[in-house]
Amino acid sequence: MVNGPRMTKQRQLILEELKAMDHHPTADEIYHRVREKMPRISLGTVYRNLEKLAASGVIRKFDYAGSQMRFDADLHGHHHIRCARCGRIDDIDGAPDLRESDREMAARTGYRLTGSRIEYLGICPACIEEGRRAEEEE
Amino acid sequence: MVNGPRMTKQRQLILEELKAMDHHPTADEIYHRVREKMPRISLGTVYRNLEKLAASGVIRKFDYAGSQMRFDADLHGHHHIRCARCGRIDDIDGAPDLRESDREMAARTGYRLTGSRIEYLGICPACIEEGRRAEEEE
DNA sequence: GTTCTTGCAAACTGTTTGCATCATA
DNA sequence: TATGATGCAAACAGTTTGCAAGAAC
Repeated sequence: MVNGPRMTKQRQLILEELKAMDHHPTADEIYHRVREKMPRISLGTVYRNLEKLAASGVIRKFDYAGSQMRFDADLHGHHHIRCARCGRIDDIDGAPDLRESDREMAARTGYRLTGSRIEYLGICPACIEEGRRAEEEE
Repeated sequence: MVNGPRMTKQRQLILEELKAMDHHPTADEIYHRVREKMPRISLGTVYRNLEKLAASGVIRKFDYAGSQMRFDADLHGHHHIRCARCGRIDDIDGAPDLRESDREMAARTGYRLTGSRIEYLGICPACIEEGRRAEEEE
């Protein structure tokens, strides 16, 4: 007999911390934050839980942007903006609606379309500021 | 005194093979293709050359889509469609123009925008076909 | 008490790098 | 013939996995 997933302290804490973050962290970022409250947790546990939470639809996992996975507790559809310098990813609202173009692209390519997303790429305010400071020091 | 980059047989062949491919391959795919014509080439050489070619602007390297880098010999700006099942990436034309929205998003977020791209996600014709065949076998 | 989950460490994958040798300009 | 590039192997980073011990249900 197969039982459902269990809500362990680890899983709960990981979810909580992810929800409290205002950007889309990597597994490692989550690991370090969670470890402040639960020092003996392992990185493997963090990965396993993020995977489980994503599989059950509680969080979202996405794989654009560099080589690292990013995680997101906010399920409503939205697009992202990414900093090319530090890799930070933020939400962005008000991007163009792609539903019309989705239909057109499906017809054009023969793909069965499951979705589309816009990624804006740039330098975030913190990195702009840091670049300015570095210049002044020269 | 520093000299420029050299056009070696390896570099030439890698570029040629990349140009001949109709989708956007991973480094490993390129490696295997090139190795058919130059069996002693190493994967490290492929990576180094792709890096050099991208740095000099001859090809383009992009990092969305799963964990692997993808390469592209076609420099004109365009968007991509990716197969969620096999990871294949193809070009796509006729996607909406984002220049207007780029300006708006830059103003809204404080980022200095360097670009934006649309990624369409779906199942490619080959994988649809394969799925159909697997179903029939049951 | 069953079985899902944990911590730990080892394995794995994609990518980068150090080094002696080779080859291009 | 100076120096950039190669092949090879080892190192690296992010992620996954096997296993014995622990905790949820």
